[in-house]
Amino acid sequence: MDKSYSPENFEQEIYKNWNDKKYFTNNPDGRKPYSIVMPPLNVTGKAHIGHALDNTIQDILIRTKRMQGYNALWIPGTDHAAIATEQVLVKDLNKNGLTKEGVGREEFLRRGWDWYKNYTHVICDQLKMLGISCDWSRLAFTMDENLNRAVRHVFCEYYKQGLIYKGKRVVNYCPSCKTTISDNENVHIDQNTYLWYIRYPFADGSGEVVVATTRPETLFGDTAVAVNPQDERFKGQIGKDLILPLVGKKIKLIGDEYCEIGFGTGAVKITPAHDPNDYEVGLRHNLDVVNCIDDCGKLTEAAGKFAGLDRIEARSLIEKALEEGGYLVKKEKYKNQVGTCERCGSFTEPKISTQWFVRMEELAKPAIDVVKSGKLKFHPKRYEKTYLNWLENIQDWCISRQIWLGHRIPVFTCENGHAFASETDPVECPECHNKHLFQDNDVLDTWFSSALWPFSTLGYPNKTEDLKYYYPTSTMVTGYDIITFWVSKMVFSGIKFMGEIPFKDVVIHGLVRDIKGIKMSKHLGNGVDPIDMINKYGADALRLSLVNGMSAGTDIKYGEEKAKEAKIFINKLYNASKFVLQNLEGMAKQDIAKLELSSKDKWILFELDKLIKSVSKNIDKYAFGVATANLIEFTVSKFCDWYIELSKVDLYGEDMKKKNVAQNILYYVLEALLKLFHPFIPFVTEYIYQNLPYHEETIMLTRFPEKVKLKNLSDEFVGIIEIVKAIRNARAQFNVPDNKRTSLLISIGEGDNLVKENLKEISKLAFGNEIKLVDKSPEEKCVKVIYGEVKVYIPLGQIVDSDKERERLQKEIDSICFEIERSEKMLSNPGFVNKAPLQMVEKEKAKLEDNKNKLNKLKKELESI
RNA sequence: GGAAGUUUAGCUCAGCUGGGAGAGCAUCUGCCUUACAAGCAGAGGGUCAUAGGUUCGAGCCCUAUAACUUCCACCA
Repeated sequence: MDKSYSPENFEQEIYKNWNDKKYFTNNPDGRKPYSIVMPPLNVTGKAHIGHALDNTIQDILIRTKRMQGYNALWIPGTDHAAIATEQVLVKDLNKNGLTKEGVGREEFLRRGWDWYKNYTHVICDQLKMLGISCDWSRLAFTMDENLNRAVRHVFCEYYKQGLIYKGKRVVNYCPSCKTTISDNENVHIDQNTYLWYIRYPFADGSGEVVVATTRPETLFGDTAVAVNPQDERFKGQIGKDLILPLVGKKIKLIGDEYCEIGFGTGAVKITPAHDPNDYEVGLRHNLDVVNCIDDCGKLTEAAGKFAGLDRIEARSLIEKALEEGGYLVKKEKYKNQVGTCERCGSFTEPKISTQWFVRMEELAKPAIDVVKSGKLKFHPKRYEKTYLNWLENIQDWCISRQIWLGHRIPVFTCENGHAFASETDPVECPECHNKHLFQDNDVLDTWFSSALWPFSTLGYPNKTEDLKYYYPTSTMVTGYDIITFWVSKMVFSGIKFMGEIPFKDVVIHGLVRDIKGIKMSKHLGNGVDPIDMINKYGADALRLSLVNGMSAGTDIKYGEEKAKEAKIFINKLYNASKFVLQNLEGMAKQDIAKLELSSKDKWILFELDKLIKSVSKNIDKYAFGVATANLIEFTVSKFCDWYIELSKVDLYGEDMKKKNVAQNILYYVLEALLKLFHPFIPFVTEYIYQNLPYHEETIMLTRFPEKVKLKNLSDEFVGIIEIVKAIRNARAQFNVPDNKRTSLLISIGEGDNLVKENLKEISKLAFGNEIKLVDKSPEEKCVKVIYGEVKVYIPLGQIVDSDKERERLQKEIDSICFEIERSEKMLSNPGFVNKAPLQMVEKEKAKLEDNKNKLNKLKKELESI
């Protein structure tokens, strides 16, 4: 082993070996399956720290299950991220003086493919650095041939069953990306703006109606003004004509419940083309739909002389014109929320357009039921609410996007106007056999293909062995931010097309934020690059730092410090391992059941057994942060601080038999510890494991520890630890430096074999240079340490100051008196004695007895000074 | 507007079905002890956000309040 822990020296090599030996690959067999499909990675750009977290969690699960004997399959995959990629491609074209329309659809798609081919490996290579053990031979892509088939099949099924329809809707439209975006991609942000009060005069000159709006530019699309029919103020005026300012045409004052009495001026301008509510109102009143904003966000001819201006920029001009025309009543500051495009940040426009929709009501129902009945579980459970709340208020899903990259909608229309969906490219119309067919121009929302991910990656629509064996998958790991986007869609799709939920457990983790709790973003430059962390501290350190102390579903504040800390811990584990390996010379490896164990051996095995159980339990509960905290605690505070130090007594002693026991126990504990740690920090554990004198081909495929198969384990050794601590404490209080060793004189109670057996151990850890059993208090000046029946005298000569010693004992007496008082108060409370569980009362009584004993001894000591 | 979460040591957070407040970092003291100074030993530091309630007993359960965070939502 290298002298110091240098992950850069072995991580890559180990990964290559794992991959070459195909340890990650699995196929159906007789074992129990455990499967995960990786949330598809965007091919655009590089891995960010969120990917690192998401994949570390999945890897921990897969590695654990693999070691527990499951047939563990983890399918990796990438997503075509259509809108983002299309943007990149278009920019690229523009740079070269080309346009998307110029090169044509076919050429554009070819370029898309090239792009995917060139860049897929970038993010995959980065994830490989993280050590994740997914089956790369199964790497899937949402636009693979088979996935395309799945998408078309599903689309056609929906179509046949009438679940897909084409309809007019007001949708969110991004004038910059030039496509429809879903509600989820439409991010509302706070905005400081104004409320413009505009006067709409009656055509007959009998007055006016004032409306307030935040979007004066939509005035050109107004086709009515609405008031509430119950509103007294407008009694008798409904039905009258108003003059639309700046335009001069007549629009009607209508009555509609949508308009709330008491809100604003009581009247609302109705712009059916640019507001979803207004559109609904328009339908009810049979209003015209006038588009005044075009696909580029510019005002149309409906805006007269303002045509061609950007909608936002036109505002001030419109305001001016209104003022000049005497239409502007006032303008006041106003705070509201406005939709922006998640990808490019520009203001989105509600826009009436023809789109494809999936009817959600029928699909959502079973997806709600499986969660309500507990068949599908979220961890932590509270995210079920997010999921249910969304599905219960579901709107039809707009699945068409006005871009080119992606799955083109497989609906064809012939010259005679017959529309039909087809799984394969058709040659003629099935109805009239017309051969001039035209395919719909739009492509599907990327989530349409992602929704099928858990089964499309396993071979659907073919009925494959993989599907039969691995579906439903076991666990889905993802962030809370895409529960509604994605998880819900996989669930209803799985139920609909596989007749079965796509996974049993959904593990939700939080977002990784910067150390101040602010969302990491390119814009702010506060992101932590996982690859940077790997290069500086190693992949294991990055993994451990992400998971350690993590609590389920909560955001993580992350800074470089954490990776540093994790590396320091791993260094500790590395050094401890080095110590064990350096001291194995002459070991006769034996079954630990055949060894004559000392109390310290039984103790460390007792602790190890506890550890094994808690780690397994916590991994099962997806409480990874607790599992690593337990592992680290055991390693540092039990194994290193105590057992390794204790083992030196036997390793460097004369008794060869004892030495052999120590070697065997060190070896046994280390091996188990490496295996328990492996899912979390795979590289360093493999590296150390390969340096063990007895090892298999890889730690990856060894059995995960289940328990220490020994009876008679006991933690009575804790008594010795307490004595050592008490001695150290007393020394520190007298300012005895650690490099000053002393003799230790111990008097013990009758039949106390534990102390008798561990004299050397006590001496070694409590800075003794000799240790003797005595039966009475020695003559010389001593510091006295009392623990139960055991009294330890530390002859410190001059250093011992009687006053100080008295003070020290008095302090101890005081704290014990306080305890006694507390116990007595509790026990004299009839409520406690009668109502608390018997166990509790007994425990308190025993404590009281014990403390009274201690008090007596301490008092005697105090008197004897 | 609706919903969820958070509030515990100077900082970052644990705290399982209610039964004497924990870790890491930071601080202070002492130690280069033959795995590790990226270390070891010891110490200090908390009205568990506030106010009520339930209980023999509350960091944990209930109610209200405050601050912060996030998600959802079409309010002119």
